[in-house]
Amino acid sequence: MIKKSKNMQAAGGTHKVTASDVARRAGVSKWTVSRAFTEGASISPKAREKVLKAAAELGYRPNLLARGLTKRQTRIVGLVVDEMDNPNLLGLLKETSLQLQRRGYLSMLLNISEEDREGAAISLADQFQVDGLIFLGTVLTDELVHLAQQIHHIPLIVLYRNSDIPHIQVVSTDGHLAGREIAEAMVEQGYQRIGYMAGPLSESTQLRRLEGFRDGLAEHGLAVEEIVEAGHYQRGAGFNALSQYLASRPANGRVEALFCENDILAIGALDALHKRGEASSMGIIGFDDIDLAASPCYALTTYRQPLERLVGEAIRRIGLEEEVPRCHLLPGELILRDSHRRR
Amino acid sequence: MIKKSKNMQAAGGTHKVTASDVARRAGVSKWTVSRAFTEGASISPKAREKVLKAAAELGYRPNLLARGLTKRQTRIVGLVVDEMDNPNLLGLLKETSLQLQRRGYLSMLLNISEEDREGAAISLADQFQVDGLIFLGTVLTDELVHLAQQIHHIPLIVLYRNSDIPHIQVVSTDGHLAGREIAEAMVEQGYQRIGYMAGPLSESTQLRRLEGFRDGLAEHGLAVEEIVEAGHYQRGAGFNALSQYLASRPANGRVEALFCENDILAIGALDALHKRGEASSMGIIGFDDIDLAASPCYALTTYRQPLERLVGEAIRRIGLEEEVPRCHLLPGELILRDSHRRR
DNA sequence: CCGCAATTTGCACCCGGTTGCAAATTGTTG
DNA sequence: CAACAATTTGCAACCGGGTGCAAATTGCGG
Repeated sequence: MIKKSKNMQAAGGTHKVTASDVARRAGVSKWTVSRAFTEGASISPKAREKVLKAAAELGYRPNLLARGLTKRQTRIVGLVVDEMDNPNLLGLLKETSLQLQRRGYLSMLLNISEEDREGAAISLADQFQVDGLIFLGTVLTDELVHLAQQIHHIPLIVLYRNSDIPHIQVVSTDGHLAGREIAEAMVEQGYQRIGYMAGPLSESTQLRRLEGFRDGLAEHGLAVEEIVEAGHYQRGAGFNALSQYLASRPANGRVEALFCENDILAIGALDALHKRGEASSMGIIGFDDIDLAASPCYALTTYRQPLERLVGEAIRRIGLEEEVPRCHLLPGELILRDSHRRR
Repeated sequence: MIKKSKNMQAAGGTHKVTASDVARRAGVSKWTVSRAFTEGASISPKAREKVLKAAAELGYRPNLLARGLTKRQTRIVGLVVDEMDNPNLLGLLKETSLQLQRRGYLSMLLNISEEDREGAAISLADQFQVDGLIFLGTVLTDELVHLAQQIHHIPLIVLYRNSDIPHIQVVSTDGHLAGREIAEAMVEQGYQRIGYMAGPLSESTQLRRLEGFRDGLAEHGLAVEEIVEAGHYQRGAGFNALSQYLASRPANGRVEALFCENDILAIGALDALHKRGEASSMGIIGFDDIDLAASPCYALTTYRQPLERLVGEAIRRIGLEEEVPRCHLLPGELILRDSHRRR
């Protein structure tokens, strides 16, 4: 198709086919070239065709930096990420980058972790005139919020989490509903003594789920009896936390079922039970439905968030002109496997 | 520190503090402002200080698009990724983006998967004048290579894989050595009948490992007796492939040990054994040492690649002027757990 | 065939920085 | 203090493409 690649080579090592080059070859002015590449610009079909042909022959591709400079929009979206230990994040990244590309956006990965306390990455992204920032399940620290406050001209969207910061939009799963459904599943198994395993900190996202969980249990006269704190969203953390819990209680002094804030913790918890040879002594439910949850080794009952729709909704808000509700909640789906069952 | 944020607001909704604004406030010309931000430019310390002060007060941050346009370098690196199902990729992404940021680079995520057959994403990245492309364990399809051929002016680096394409640099683990070490570990356990589980296609990266594995076995008069094909690098694929294998052979007609091309496959294989209640009937070794490999549920013996150093070496090649060897191989480390042992 | 409106096109200038060059300032030395 | 070298600084031009406006072209009814 692009058989004229010889031309491109001959033009000189550094490719620098500019709009003017195309214009010269097409016998028009460079402004006409610009119009040929602009959707809905006023240009005669004939001229456009000439330009497009010349462009193809020369292998012309517009310089996106220059375009971004004048148009004031780059079609780059910053994806802000922190804890890159959660395998669930990979699926999220994949879906987001894919949907972005599908709509002609490029994704810039911004890693907000330990060392980048001042949010240098986000600042850089802003200097690059990104068209929007999506926080992928990022924990919104105070510094982060403060930093974000200074960015007024582009949409800021938090995905997979809740937040009450005024000008930050939220697209997330309905945590309260999810918590209730999970409570229901446990009640159905006849558990009486029920616990909860928490991650790093009590954040509003998790609080809402926990609240829903409590409300669900309360409808049956039950309550959350124990909160096991894991500290981090890491398998090892879940493992340690539950191991310690098990070691410190007699078998009859423990909760019968445990709702873990996410699948990683849940799997850590199952590992802990497994190691003590008490794999079936406690009902476990996780959250996220990561790939591994389906492993027969775990058969983890969990709650799947509507990934695709969430991401779609988040992206929809990037180019948007009109006003939309600040917060968008979607229901998820309880995935029943074996780990929550009495065995 | 930035207490003059009121100014920024007052300056008008859309922040657009330009170099000229700073120049006016500092009482110099905009060119002096530019020099103040350029390392090693000829400017008097006094002037620089004035500019820096004015810049801080105004909250000035240079527009990176404009800078990129003239300097012909953006400090953006494209990270090309395909199969985003391999959890190992997350660690790779994390390490790479982190190290890039540490050196003042930004990462652009380029998802080369199903739909993006023509490599539109890579083309876009090129139009954005990225300073380099790093292929993170990407399978180099013909189209991809063809596309890459047209990009002559920036370094192209393949990480975690091998490749013989002339102007593509390679930074990878020494696969032959790894294969031999793994063979050694199996021989040590006294296995006689040994198999190999392959992923999607026989690529040079894997071939080199397999070759090393064969050579290692051959030193002890052994050979690879069976190749189980999984098709994809997915847990389910490994699970299915081994389930089918087990179902089609009598217990005494099977290999005693299996070297899997990666941990995901290995875990799928262990799942298959687990499901049939024959968890300890076959020695398994994986590759990559993903987090889950350490789970007591799997205790997978595996081979860890020197992630940090590999990434460091890859990045070093981005800004480099002088010529370096096209190919850089590093040794990894065999992680001995239980899954390869006779039990 | 003319007049007028609707397209189409060319042009100057802008986006926000950087670079080469020459003018202006500073410092040094005979 | 003049003469000359070393810095510093201002300026014009440019990176590559987009926008507003006016000129040029086209189409159409009278």
